[in-house]
Amino acid sequence: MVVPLDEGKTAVAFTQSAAVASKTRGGEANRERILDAGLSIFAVNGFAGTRIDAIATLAGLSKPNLLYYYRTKADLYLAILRKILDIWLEPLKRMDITDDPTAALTQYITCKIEHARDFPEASRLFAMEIMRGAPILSQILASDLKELVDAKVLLLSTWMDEGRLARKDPHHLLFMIWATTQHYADFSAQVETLTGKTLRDPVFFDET
Amino acid sequence: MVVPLDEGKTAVAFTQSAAVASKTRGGEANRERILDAGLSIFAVNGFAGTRIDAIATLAGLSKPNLLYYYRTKADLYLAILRKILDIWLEPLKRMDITDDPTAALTQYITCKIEHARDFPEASRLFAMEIMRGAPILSQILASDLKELVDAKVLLLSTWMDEGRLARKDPHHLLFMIWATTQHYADFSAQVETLTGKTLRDPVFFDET
DNA sequence: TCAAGAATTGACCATCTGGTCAGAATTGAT
DNA sequence: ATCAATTCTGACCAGATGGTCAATTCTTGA
Repeated sequence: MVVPLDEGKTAVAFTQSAAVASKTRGGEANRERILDAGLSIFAVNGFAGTRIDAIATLAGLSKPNLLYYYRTKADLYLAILRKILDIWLEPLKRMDITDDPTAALTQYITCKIEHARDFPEASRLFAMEIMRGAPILSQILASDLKELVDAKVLLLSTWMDEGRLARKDPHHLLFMIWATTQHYADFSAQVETLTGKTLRDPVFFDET
Repeated sequence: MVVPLDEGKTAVAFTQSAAVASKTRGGEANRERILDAGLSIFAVNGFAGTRIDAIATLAGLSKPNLLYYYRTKADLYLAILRKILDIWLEPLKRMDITDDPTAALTQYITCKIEHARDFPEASRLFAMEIMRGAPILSQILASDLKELVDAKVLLLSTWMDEGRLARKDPHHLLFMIWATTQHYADFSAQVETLTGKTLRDPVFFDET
């Protein structure tokens, strides 16, 4: 009956495991595998369509064992979403007031697109969430990442105030970037011949 | 649900007689309501996440009664998807070899966008299907609408052969149009201030 | 070596949900 | 009115699924 260790908040470094965690080493490794397996399956079947059993199997664990790490299906889903958001938001931290708005956003979007290409599943899962009305997402944004997002939203607002960026709801701007990125991720294969032109759109959005 | 869905022409195939509609009139009306209710709920919760009971309630029927009209959940889902596709493909029928490729596609896309704005749910449901890998969709395309799609694909190919259109897999082209349209549908609200610029993209795709 | 906590599991359970069924209303034509 | 087809419903069921739990095995630190 030891209860679960509730997900470290900002565990961006999932690849850590240096010399630190010795006791929970096995556990941490399993958590990783569960997260990965969960992402793969959630991204295809959605939350409701996903059987917790399938994730366990893919991760090479038994269902009760998986539940040992994540108490509920929702918990797991939440953890996955949180991890993705964490990764996506990371490059956002680098944006500074001294930067050129257009350049900064372009770089962020570029970085974001690369992520989407490397981890299309994450991008897809996120898109699904947004499509559903993002109930879970808004919940996360309202808690953990509130500060970061708020800070960046403020930054965007400042730029807008200075007239260096078209006025627009900063939150929506972020959502649009994510959604658009997702769109390109899903169709990257088909758009191969247009790769050059694809880059036109980030610019298009920078104008916003 | 306000705007009329032209039932007349592309009338559902599963209904029998058209002349003696007096008897089944009540039934037809219910079918309509079920279809509408189903679209609303499926579009939000996806296939797996949707409870057949919820649809019945929204349609004002009992669950068994709904099952009376559509024997299974999958049947209902299929019917809805088929109806949407039917509507979407209708303007495609008007495309002719004598048309100017760019103009024709632009018009089709425009029409498509209007649909997406008027019925965002349909657009969303479709996007979900495509994201899942479109298992049901491909099934439909392989049967009912095969001829129509094939004909138009041939038309596109011809244009491509003549060099009047960039070479590309016609099927993918259609999918891209649908997906992109959906994207704009979902974010139409936020993009309001850019409405003018939005039209730039259809042109962008026409070049393809 | 050994106690203690961590990890893992098989057996179970409560619940939900798609779907069935027999029969009751309703409707339309004769 | 009456008969048959259509429409509708309450009760019910089988299977699946999220989640629990007691018990067992593995690790680790002393």
